Amino acid sequence: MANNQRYAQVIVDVPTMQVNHPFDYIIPSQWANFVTPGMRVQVPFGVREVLGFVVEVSDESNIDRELKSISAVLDDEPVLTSEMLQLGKELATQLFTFQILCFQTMIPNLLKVDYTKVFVPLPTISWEHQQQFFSSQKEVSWDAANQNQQLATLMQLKSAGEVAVEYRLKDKKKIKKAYWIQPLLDYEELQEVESQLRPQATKQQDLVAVLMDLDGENISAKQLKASFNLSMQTIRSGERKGWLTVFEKEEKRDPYADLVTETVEPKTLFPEQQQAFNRILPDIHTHRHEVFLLQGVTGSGKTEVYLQLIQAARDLDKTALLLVPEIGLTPQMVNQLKGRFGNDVAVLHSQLTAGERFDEWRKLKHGEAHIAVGARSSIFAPLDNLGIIIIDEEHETTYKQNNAPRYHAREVAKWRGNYHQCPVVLGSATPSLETRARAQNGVYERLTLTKRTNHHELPDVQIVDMREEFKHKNYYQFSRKLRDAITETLARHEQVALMLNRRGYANYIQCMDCGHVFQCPNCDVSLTRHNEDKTLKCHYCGHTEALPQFCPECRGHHLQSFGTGTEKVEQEIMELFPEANVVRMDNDTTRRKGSHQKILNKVANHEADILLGTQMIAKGLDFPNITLVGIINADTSLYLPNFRASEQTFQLITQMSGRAGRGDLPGQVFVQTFNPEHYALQFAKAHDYEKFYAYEMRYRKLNHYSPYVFTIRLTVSHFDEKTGLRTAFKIRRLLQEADVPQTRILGPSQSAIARINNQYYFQVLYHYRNRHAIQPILETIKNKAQEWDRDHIHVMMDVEPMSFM
DNA sequence: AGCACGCCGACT
DNA sequence: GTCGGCGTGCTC
Repeated sequence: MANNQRYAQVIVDVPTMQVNHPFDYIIPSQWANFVTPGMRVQVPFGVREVLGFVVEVSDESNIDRELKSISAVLDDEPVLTSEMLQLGKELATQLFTFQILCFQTMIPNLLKVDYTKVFVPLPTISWEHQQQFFSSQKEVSWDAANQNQQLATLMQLKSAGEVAVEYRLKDKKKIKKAYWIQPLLDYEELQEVESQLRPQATKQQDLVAVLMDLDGENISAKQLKASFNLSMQTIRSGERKGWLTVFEKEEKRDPYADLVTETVEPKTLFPEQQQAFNRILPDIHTHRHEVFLLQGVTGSGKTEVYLQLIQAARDLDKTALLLVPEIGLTPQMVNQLKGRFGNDVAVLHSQLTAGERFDEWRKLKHGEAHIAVGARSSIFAPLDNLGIIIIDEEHETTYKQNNAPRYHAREVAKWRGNYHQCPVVLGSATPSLETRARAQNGVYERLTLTKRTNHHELPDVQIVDMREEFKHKNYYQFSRKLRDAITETLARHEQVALMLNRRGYANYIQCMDCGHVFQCPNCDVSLTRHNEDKTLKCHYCGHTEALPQFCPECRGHHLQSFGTGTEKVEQEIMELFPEANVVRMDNDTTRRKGSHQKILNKVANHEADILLGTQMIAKGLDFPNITLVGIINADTSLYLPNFRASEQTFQLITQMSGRAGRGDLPGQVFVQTFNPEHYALQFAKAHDYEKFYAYEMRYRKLNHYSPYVFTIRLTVSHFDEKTGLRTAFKIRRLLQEADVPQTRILGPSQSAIARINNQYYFQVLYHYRNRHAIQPILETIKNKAQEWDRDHIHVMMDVEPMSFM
């Protein structure tokens, strides 16, 4: 073999255990010096063609067989850096998933490919068949053949050797192009042209006038059309007459082009902020990786610290990465960043279109922007030379992805911080117990902000015992105290935010004659009543049916609704406070793009007096005129089947309380509950995170939960209940036989919702202390799972799960 | 994941 | 005798 032959090691786009390793390919000589690690390539794999990521190139191959060649190179530059290649490999191991899934997660969706199959004629094809299938086209797509009932015939022709199947993959990547105009004539020439135009040719006169104005500068056709009311036709005719040329120019979509921000100068830091800043700053200068917990009460000015740290990194020409829970909900954060750093900021979040996301990503990749801000997946932002990574609201569960690869952005942040040797800042008013405990042990350094920058007290939190309301025959969702408070607040022309953790109108409906409860046919849950569109909906699989008029079992007409959702509370508000304007914000009212902003604008402009919503309203809202916050039912999050239920309830109440009294007006908070004595509520009332932390840690220690032990959740699902359970027991036995010291096996147990979409779910929890000790047995199980998969038995492995549903 | 290869039941 | 069912194993 020629000794100048180059080889590529490629991870192929086939998410399965057996091929979760690099495959060797010959790099055709014309690309030998061009193909580099991180590029996407098309490679033959078996009989088909698939996408692959080059992870390495070399001068030799250890494969003892004839190698195939790369069929196409899809990129002119790597889409993944060597950092990402390394990270992807490690993540796959740690999370028990496939490298290809990790790589796919790191790049924008537009860089994924579509697969198609086509039939093409071979020279041997008969004249009749050529006419029948290929007279008007060079090829027939598989899908079209399938729809036209031609598939069987074409497959026969394939075996007869008359046609072949070709595998194609199509890049979804689309670079947006725009038309631009370049004037060709100078001022005198234009004057000449103008004098010879017919008086009726008004559009052309306009065009010439604009060209004179431009003084030789280029202008985009879009601007020309918009500002001077000229059509493309006029422009084209100008081109024909030789006044100008039209050319295409690559354009990056800018989703925030219309955003008007005032330039905001850095604020003077308060002593506590300055102290925290001073502690972190040297690490940026000296390339030191350290993790900081910035624990600051709501309103203590964490954001200003972030902004100045980012500035410090930029001053050293380093880049910065800021993660926020869900950016669509925190326009304030984007405004502040754009206000301070302008176009140096790229924003990445789920509400952007695929094209917009791709372009924001490219700005970072090409160094046109150096600051990335975004939700979870932005932790993979293509930034080099990172100077600082900040995770705001680090306790948020949205940082954990709940489908494969089930990574936690906080852990990825630490990995990248170590890679770049830069500080990582975890900010929160209510840190996760894991983070707070690590700060206790000295693994992280804890910095505290105890004072609010507006010097106001934290709002007064009252806990209302709803059992008393029941005793006094008050069957409304509003306690008398909360009702009075709302009345008074509205009278003062201030605003109210109410949170209820369940959408829809009623939780379930039951026939009062025979007791029948309307349930989802696919899942083991009751259907939720939605009055708005007069339906019953399953919130798990999406099943929808019309609101029934009578009971299907006994034909009875006495159907009663139980439980409360946002729709019902909205109705009660209209009944109790008829003069108030209500806006509702939940999954049902925010589904359309931009509807978030619309609702929030209504609140900001005081077109709404009461904002009612699910927990999505707890995050990041900053409306100075909201002085009253009500949590309608704090219990819904308290008794979830999750050992973090108390922690999450405490965080939610604290966060929601923080929405009250952001401005100069004092705030008050009402928490309605049937468990007024619960410690999570009591500590939230007292605004005492530290006491809650100490108390909760004792509970976790006693019950052997995180952060004292680590957890892996193994979930088995199958359409047959018995098979699912049997497999779950097999997993238990495998874990038992491995007999790793300092581990504990819980289950199998039925998942909180036993059946979703006709699949039965069982889970085994594996608690452990030593990560390396458990790796082999879990690898074994992963391989077994591959075999079980053939029988449609699915096994999910979730490292440090946040949800147990 | 796909796809081919290969070994057993009901049909021209 | 063959067509086609889907169990098994492989893909550089």
